[in-house]
Amino acid sequence: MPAALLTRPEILARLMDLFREKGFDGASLSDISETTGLGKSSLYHHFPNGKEEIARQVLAHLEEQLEQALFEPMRSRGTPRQKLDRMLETIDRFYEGGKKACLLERLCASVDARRFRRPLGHAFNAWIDAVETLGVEAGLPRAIARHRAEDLVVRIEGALVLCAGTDDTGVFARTIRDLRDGLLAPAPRR
Amino acid sequence: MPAALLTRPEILARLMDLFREKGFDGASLSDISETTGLGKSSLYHHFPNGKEEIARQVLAHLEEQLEQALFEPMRSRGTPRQKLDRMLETIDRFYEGGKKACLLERLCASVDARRFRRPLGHAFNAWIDAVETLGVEAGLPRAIARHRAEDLVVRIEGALVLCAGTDDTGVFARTIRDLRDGLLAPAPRR
DNA sequence: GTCTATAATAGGATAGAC
DNA sequence: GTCTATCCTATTATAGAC
Repeated sequence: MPAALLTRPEILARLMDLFREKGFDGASLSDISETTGLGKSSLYHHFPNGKEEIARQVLAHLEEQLEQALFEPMRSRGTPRQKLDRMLETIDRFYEGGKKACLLERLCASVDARRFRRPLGHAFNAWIDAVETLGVEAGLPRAIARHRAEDLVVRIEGALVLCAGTDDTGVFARTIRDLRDGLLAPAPRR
Repeated sequence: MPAALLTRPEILARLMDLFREKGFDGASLSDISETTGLGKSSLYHHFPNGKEEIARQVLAHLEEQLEQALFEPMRSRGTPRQKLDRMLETIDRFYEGGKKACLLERLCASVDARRFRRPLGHAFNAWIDAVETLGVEAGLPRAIARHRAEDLVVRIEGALVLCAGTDDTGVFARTIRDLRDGLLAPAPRR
């Protein structure tokens, strides 16, 4: 039974969930067909280059979401402290406290990761840039803000790996807490 | 041409390389056959349950290696500082400065990760335990040592993900440096 | 313990009707 | 735009000879 027709954003959202759950290599066209309610031929109508193009579009969709849900709020009103808290809450919700994987990481871990390297690098950098801006706004020297921003992304990704490997979401919660406490701390005197 | 016969440790080492490069889902039996020089039937002779058992044995082999190369030196002579430096050098070499992936992470990212969860959790915990012990030895309260040990593993794994995604090994180098400077720092007064 | 051969299935992708 | 039917290849796995 063909599911009620889905809008494009709904389709992309389901595909993102699928890739986050099964990874790129692990998600088959049959899975994709089932998740979206589209037959394989329909899939090739929407995504002429097959699975790789599907992943690319899902990745592009994620970047839009990041922009809306993560980066845009960083440019709105509020103290850096408030913005950081909001960002971490958004991240916590997005990963469901460490229970759901990161699409970027799942694509990094695919056999054809090299094919996605450009968009992956772009997405990671956009994220780091946004956090760096926040740090600068809070008065940190740019170099330190950059370094801490990179470290934030490193730790989120690492915590997700450990959550998956140990089945303990405590790691993620502790990591978020540490980041909340550490990111905007005054720069050490030199 | 059947390659010169390989010893069991050599076979496992090659398989580990293969899984680190292609992941569990991405490494096919053909890849495995080629890497080891063993025909498919021979593979099933050595690993009666196929691919899953291969991965399990590679994982067990890694745990042995960790014990020898990482944990055992932690119990030998030397100041905590020296031991930490040695551990980080070993890690840096093992991951080739961020260019090679982590087997644990690749298995976490496989479709059947749940099947490996027990050994994966065990391996991660052994690693964290070893670092925790080092911190305690350096005079840190156990809770803080544990927390920092967990954080070390989180950051190594996260840095490897970012290295793969951004093609920038600088992240890994910076992370190692931060860990070297931070792990044994005196506990903050409360 | 290794090989050749082959089974059985699932994979990605396409043709062409509607 | 979606469907059914199909293609070709790669996949995991096994049988049986040596």
